Amino acid sequence: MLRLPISRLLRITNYELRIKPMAELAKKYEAKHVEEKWYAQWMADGRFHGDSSDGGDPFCIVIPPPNVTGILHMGHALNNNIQDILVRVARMQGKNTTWVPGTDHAGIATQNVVERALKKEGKSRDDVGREKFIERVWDWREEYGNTITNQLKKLGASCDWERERFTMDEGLSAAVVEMFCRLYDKDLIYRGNRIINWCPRCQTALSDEESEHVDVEGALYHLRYAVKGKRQKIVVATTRPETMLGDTAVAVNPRDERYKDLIGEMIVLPITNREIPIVADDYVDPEFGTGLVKITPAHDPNDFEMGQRHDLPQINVMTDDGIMNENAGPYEGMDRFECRKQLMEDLKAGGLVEKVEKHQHAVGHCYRCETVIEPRLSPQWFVKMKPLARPAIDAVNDGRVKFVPERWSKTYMGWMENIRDWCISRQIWWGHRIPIFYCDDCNHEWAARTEPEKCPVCSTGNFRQDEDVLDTWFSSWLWPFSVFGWPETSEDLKFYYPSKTLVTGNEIIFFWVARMVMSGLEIMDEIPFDTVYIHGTVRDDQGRKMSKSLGNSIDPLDIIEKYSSDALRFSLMMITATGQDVYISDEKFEIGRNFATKIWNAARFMEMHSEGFDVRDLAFDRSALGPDDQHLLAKLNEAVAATNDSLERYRFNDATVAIYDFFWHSYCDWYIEYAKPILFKGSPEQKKHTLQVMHHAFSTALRLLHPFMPFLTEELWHGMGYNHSVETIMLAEWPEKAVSDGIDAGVVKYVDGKHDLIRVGRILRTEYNLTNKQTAVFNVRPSNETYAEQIEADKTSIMALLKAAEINVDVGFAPEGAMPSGISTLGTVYMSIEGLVDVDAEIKKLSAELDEVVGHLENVKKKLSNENFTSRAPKDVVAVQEKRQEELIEKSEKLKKMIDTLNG
RNA sequence: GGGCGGUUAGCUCAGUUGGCUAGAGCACCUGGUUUACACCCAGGGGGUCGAAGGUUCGAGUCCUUUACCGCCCA
Repeated sequence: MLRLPISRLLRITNYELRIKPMAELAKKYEAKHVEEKWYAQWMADGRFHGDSSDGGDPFCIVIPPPNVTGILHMGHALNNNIQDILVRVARMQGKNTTWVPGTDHAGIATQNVVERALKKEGKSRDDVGREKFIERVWDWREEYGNTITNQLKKLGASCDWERERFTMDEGLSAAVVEMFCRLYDKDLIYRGNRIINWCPRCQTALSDEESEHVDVEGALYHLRYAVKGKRQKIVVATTRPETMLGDTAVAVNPRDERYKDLIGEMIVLPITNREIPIVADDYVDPEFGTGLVKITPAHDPNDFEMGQRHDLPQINVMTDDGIMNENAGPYEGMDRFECRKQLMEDLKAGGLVEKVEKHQHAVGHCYRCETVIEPRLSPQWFVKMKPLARPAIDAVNDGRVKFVPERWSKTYMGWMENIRDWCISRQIWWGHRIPIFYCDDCNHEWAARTEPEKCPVCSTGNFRQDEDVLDTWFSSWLWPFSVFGWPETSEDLKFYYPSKTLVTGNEIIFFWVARMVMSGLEIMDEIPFDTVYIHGTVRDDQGRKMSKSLGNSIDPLDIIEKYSSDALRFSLMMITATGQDVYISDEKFEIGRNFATKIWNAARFMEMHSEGFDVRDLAFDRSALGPDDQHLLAKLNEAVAATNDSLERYRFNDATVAIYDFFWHSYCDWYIEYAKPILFKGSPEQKKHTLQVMHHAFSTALRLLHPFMPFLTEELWHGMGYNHSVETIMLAEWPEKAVSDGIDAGVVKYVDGKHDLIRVGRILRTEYNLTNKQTAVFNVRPSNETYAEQIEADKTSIMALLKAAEINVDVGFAPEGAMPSGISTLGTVYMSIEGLVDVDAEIKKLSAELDEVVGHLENVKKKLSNENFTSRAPKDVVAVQEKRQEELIEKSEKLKKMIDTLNG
């Protein structure tokens, strides 16, 4: 029974394996108390920890480390909920499981937070200095850095907290340095003076991925430049006129007939009066603007490349904080947008503006502070990506790494195949400092894994370390192996790497997922995970992304407070279709809360009837299963199969629906109602048998539900006394196999029909406004003898569910006079009532039903008389239609007869 | 400009390889205080599946075109 590693077994036996009597369940489920209690208990018992020394089948997930500055939002809730489900299922399946948690130092974001705090004290980071500033950041982390991990605990995340890591901790920092040095030694890291995305507010370079393009309603400025030595003026179009101060050429397409003669001429720039050439370059699109473009090699990536081709000078016109510099002449000291305004006014005054058009274009914004990015020339460190990308492309192409949903592999491929070098240096202080050293005596530059004592070339101590730090993602991309101690080798690393599934949102496929595949293959020579599950984005109920500025975010902690963590988890899973964005509003979490209450009450019901019942003995006689027992167990089997199948395909919503339907409808609506007469008035033997079936089904379904609602299920596992065999439901056996012994498909089908018959009877009651207290007499005319026997044997049960005083079963039943009636799959149901039958209403109802049946029948007949259909459609499809035709004919004839009888 | 996703009941969404009489939750309407549950029970109304073509015996489900919404990349 216990298929567990020994060390965990020992932890279990630390408990007294005493048999607890069924605890008395409170009238109302107190989620808050229960959830706190169980999380603390699980932690105290070390339930979340996995260790390689226990051996077995490894199952590892690494968390996408949230920013230390972060607070839990719905996206995190969704993301971690999914991971927790996967991990909890694996754990119940007996796998050796670890879910490694941790946080990300989030360089720019965290630095911004601390800078803001300093600002309140009236200080800047320069005032305190680098060393003190970094101390401040660590202090900040000490104080607030656990916020988000504590919040994850409220969610019920079964993270292996003993393994918690931080991307700036010692081990991971060593991994970062090692990685840098290896790539540097392989010439895959280089320093280059190139156009990068510069954030003037954060005052640092950013990678291409960190520059978010936003469509902006801007303008296309048409400027007149004078051709030297001629009266002619040419017109160039630009979206950033202020960069003209740094223009070093004007370009035309060589095939553009209009400007053929101009190539080689010189232009005199307005304001600065610099002279620059007109060059020909294929890059220029003759259709754009006037077909003449200004070239500013220091402020635009395309211009930069053209500049290289034509050997043009590069003039940077701005300072680090986006202020015009000495190259901007009269505009020196002006903010870049201020300059744009003033410059345009000046040009207008000089008659140098042809026109200004409205123009929509994409403008890069800093992903941390939303400031407009300034593309600019700057010396930075880069990783050469093409060599790393090749194996990562293969890994997805040959299926070693699979995306779910599959379409995301296209996104991944598109990026990989057009990959550009990664700018990894950042001009901030909080992060891993670049391990490059420069000798001031001999100018030697080298990478070092540990703090050097002297220059390896000239042996002097006169050297300094590069001032920059690395992009935060340079530590994140090592996460799947660095968390296990790499570059040290460890048993855990060998055992748990590669991890199983990476669960994340689509927005970090480039930032993180793609880069992890590259680093994993480069360093470990193996993929870091075999499946990437991409979930949707959480939005508000109007489809807007949740954000603080919109004020539309729903705080998961509020939801937990209001509805419980289980409710949050279950609801979220039930409304989230695989890979689809999810729209939420407060009310949606009622689903989970109501479901939890429903289960709680079902448990209370069982408890009330279980006095003297021993839950250790659930070995009921499978040869003695009644129709309803068989039906319930068949439904349970279906739920088990559906849950397993859905989980395998990451269709969490399907899994929750299967479990929900089983509990609510099969178990509560039908079986409990069926069981009531037995439990209230049955013999001790009948009672025992029924309770055995109930507890068997309930405890199985509870286990299926556990990954989705961990707290409630644990509470009931104990409350119902199921912990006699396995102390915690977390380690109870995961239901995988359906047991069909003693279940007859024909009997199950009969019970489906019985439910239909009861439904028909209830409709009759409703139509004649019978109150619950009024009993009625029903006459059933079964469609065949088998049904007649089955119904006859099952009469008391049907009577109870129909609140019938009497049920007469008779294949030859014919009503004397008018009687309300309806047709079920088992046969026709008649209700005898005292007083007048509303004959007209009855005829109307039956006629409407007849119309419908005849309509369907015509459709079916049409199909079957179509030779193309009967000859081309698969046999079984035709057979279904033929059977349907029979049934519809039978039904329509019955209806006609019933109407005739009423017409008298 | 390229790519992807969405468009199905009043609302929010399911609908896997084309074969249903198109489903669920919420909302709505009608009944209901039997000892599990009103966070409940029983019943009911309500969509022809964005639009137009096409393939097919058969399309919400495949193809083409198109409209609108959203996202990603240029």
